Amino acid sequence: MPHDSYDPHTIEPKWQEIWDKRQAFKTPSDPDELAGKPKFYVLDMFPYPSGAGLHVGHPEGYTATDVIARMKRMQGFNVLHPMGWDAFGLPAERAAVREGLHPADITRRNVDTFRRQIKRLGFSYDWDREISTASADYYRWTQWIFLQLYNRGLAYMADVPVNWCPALGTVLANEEVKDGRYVETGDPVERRLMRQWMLKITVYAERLLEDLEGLDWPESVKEMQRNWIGKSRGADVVFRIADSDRDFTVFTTRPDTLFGATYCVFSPEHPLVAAITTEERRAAVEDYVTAAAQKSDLDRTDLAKSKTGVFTGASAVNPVNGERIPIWVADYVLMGYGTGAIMAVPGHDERDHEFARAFDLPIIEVVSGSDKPIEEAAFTDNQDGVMVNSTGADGLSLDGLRVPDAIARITAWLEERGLGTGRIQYRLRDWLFSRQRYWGEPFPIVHTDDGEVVALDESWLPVGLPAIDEYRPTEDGRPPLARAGDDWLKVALPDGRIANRETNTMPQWAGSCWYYLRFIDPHNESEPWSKQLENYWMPIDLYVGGVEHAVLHLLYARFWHKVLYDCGWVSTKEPFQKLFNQGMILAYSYRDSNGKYYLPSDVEVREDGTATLRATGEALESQIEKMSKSKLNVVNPDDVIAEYGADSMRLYELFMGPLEVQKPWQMKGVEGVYRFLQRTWRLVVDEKAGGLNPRLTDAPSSSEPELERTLHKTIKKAASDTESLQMNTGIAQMMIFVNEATTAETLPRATVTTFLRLLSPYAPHLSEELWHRLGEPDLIAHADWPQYDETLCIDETITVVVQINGKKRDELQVAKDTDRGEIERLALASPNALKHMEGKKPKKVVVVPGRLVNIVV
RNA sequence: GCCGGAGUGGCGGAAUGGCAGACGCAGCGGACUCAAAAUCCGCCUGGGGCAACUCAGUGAGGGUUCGAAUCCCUCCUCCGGCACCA
Repeated sequence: MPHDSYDPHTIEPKWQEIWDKRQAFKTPSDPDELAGKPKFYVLDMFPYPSGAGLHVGHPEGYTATDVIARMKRMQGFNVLHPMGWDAFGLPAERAAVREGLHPADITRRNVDTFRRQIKRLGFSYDWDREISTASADYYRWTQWIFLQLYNRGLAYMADVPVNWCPALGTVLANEEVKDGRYVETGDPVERRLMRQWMLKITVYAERLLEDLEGLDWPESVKEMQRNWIGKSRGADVVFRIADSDRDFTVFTTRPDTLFGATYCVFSPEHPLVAAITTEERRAAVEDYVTAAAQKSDLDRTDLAKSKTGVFTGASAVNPVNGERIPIWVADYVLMGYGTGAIMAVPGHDERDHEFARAFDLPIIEVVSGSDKPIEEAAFTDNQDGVMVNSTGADGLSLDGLRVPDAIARITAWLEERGLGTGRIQYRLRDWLFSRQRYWGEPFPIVHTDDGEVVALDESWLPVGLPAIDEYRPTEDGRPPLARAGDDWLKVALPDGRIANRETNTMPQWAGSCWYYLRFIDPHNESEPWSKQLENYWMPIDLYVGGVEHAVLHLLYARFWHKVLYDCGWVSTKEPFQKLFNQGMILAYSYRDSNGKYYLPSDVEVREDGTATLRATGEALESQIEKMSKSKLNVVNPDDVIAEYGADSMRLYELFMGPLEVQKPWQMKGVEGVYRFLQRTWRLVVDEKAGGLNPRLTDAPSSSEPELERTLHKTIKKAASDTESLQMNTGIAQMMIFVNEATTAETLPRATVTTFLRLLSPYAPHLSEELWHRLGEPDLIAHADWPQYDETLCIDETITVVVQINGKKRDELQVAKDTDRGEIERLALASPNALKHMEGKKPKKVVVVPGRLVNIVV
C-alpha cells in the first residue's frame, strides 16, 4: 500500500486555507496600487441561490472563468474576479410562506449552501467583494439608479394591459410569458388593465441595436437581440373615415402596395372602434370586442389557425385613389404594435390574404411576378416585383417601378401632401417594471393624497423592506407591502404633506442590471462606485453564463448601462465586451415502461449499453436529459468532490467537450482525469518510498530534449487554448506531456516546475502541493506564466506524406528545413509511390512544405 | 412557417482545405501479483489478406479542387430561438 499517494482530501482543504490566510486572490482596491498593470475583468453570471443547491452544471462556467483568472494573474494582469448573489426573487418568498420563515432567512440559508459548495472548488474569487442584491447597502443603490431613470423621464406610471398571473398574484413582463403561461412555472396568465411602473427602454432601441456591432458576442445572441428589438422601416399613412371628419393612422412596411389595400383592420382595443361603428353593426362589434378582451393570450394564440373578425359598418378613404374600403375589427391586429390599425393588402400579405379569403373581401394584384394567381396565394416578394394597377389621381403612378423604388416614390408623395411620413418602428416595447411581490426592492417613491407622484431624495435611501405578517396580496388585491403598518406606509414630506409609499416592488432583473459595477467598489458608502475605479476596470473583458439570458438580462443591463453612460457615471457604452455562453450539462436518466424514474445508483448499466434495475432485473430505458429533481438524475458536485476531489471535478468540467455545447455528464470520465492527476503526482512523488521521485534531476531541461520539445509545444497550446476557451484540447495536450514524462528516463526539475505552472489554473491544489514539495517557496498561484521557445515547438525531423492522386501511399522523414525541390525529389523516388505510379509520368506535383506531396498521374 | 447551430468509432470528442479518429472512457491482449485491485506496455472504424498491404468510410445525394469531415448546391434528422409585429 503506497503511503504517499495522491490524496485530494488532505491537500485541497490545506491549500484553500493557505490561500485564504494569505489573501492570495485579493484584488487591490486602491487605484495607486492598481496603476501600472493591465487589467482583466472576468465575470460569471451570478447565481440565484435556489434551495436545491448547486448541481454540476453551475461550476462549468465558474471553472472556465477561474482558469482564465488564474492564468491572467500569472501573466501579470490585475484581475477582478468576484462572486455574489442574485438574492431577491419569488422562490424565496414562496418558501417563506411554506416554512413560516422570513424570505431573508431562507435566502441566507441558501446563500450559505451555495457559498460552501462554491468554495470547495477552490475558485480564486476575491471574497471580500461578495455582494447580495437583497442587502440594504446594495439595493440602496438599485433605488438610487431608479431615481436617475425617473429624473431623466425614463420611468413612468401608466394603465397598461398586463400579464396577470393569478397563481402568483403578480404581473409579469412580456418576456416572462410564453404561450399564455409563466415561463418558469407554467401557471396560466391573463390580461388585465393595471396601473404599473414602466421604463422607457424603447428610447434606447436604436442604440441597443447599433452598439451590438462592436461586441465580441456569439452571433446567435446578437441575432436574438436584434430580433427582439425588431426594427422595421416603413411609413405611417393617414386614412380619412368616410362620411366623417375623423381619421386614423396605420403603419405599413409596404406603402408601395397602397393601391392594393382593399380594407382596413382595427385591433379590438383601438380607441376609435366604438366611435366609428354604425348602429346596425354595434351589437356584433361589441360582442366581438368583449370576447377578445376576455381571451387570454393563450386563447388568442390557439385561435391563430383561423382568422376571426367583424365589420364595423364604416369605411375608410384610400388616400392614393379616393376609394372607399371597409373597416373591420379583428384580433390578428395587435394594439401594442404600430398604431393598432392596419391597411390590409390581401394580394401581398399572407395574413391579409387569409382574412380576405375567409370573409370574401376583394384581392387586387399591384405587384407582378408571382407564379400563382393572386387569388390563390399572396405574393410577398419585396425586391424584384414590378408595380402594376397602381395609377391614381394627382399624377401619381407607380406602375413599372420595382418595389424598393416604388416605396421611395410613394413615401415622398405622401409626405408632400401631409398624408403620411416615412417611419421606423421597433417591436421592442417599454419595460414593465413593477411586481406585486414582497421580496424585491421597494420603489423610492411616494404618492400624495391628491395623486401626485413624488420621488424621494437620495438622502432618504435606502427605503427598507418593512416586516409584514403575510407575503400575500391584501384581500382587496393590493400588493403585499400594503400590509405594512402606517409607520412604514405613511411618509411625512418636507412640505408637511403626508404621503403613501409605493407598494409595488422592482422585478428580479433590477439587481442584476448593475451588479458588475458594484463589484468594482463594493464597500463604497457615499457613491454607488468610484468613477476612477470604474474607469480602470470597465468594460468586462469576459462574461460567462447560460444562453437563457440571451435577451432579458443582457438587454436590460445594457439599457441601464447606457442610461448611466448618459448620466456620466460609466465610461463605456457597453458593459460586456466579450460574452461566452457555456452549454448545458445533461445527465443519463433511467425509466421503466410505466415512465417511473430510478436513481442511477439503483441501475445496472451493462457493456452493451442496456440498463436494468439492480433489485429486480427489470429492463429500463435510458436517455440523456436535462438534470432535474423529478428525473432523479441531478449530479451534486459535493458527491463528485467527495470521491475524486475538486481538482478532478474542475478538470472534468472542462475536459468533457467544447465549453459552448450541451454534453452529458459521465462519471467514468471523471475517473479518467483523476488518473491523469495521479500520474502527475507520481512525476514528483515517490509513492512507495516517500520523498521525491528519484528520476528528478537538477540538470537543465535540455538534458531531456524530446521532453523539452513536448513541454514547449504544451506551453504554446495550453496558453492559446485556454485563452480561446478551448480548454478540452488544452487539457489533452497536458495529458500528452504527462504521458511522455511518465516514461522519460530522467525528469529535469525545471521541466516539471514549468509544466506545473501550466497545470495550476486547472488543478490549483495539486499544483500548489507539488510546487511546494519541489522546494518552491512562494505560491504557484503567484508564479510567472511560462514562455515558450518557438524553435523548440518544431520537430527536427518531420513526416511528409506522399500521395498519389490524393491517396496516401507513403511517408518520408525529412529534416525540418528540407527545401521544396528536395522533398519533391524524395517523394518521386519513394518506393511505394513508384509502385502506385505504375510507370506513368507525373502530370503535376503539389508540394506543401512540412506536410505532404501530392503526385497527380 | 421563419432565423440560427449541429450531425465524425461502442461512448465524450480531435482535426475548419493537406496523414480522419488527437486526448479520454469503455473493451481486448500482455507484464507485475499466490490472487485481485492499482500500475505499466500493446491493440482498438468496417471489409479482405498469414503478412506486406489493400478497398470502403465523417447524416444522404451531387458539385468545386491536385486534394473536402472542412467550401458550394439539394435533401434528411436533431437541438435552440422567434412566431399574426403589418
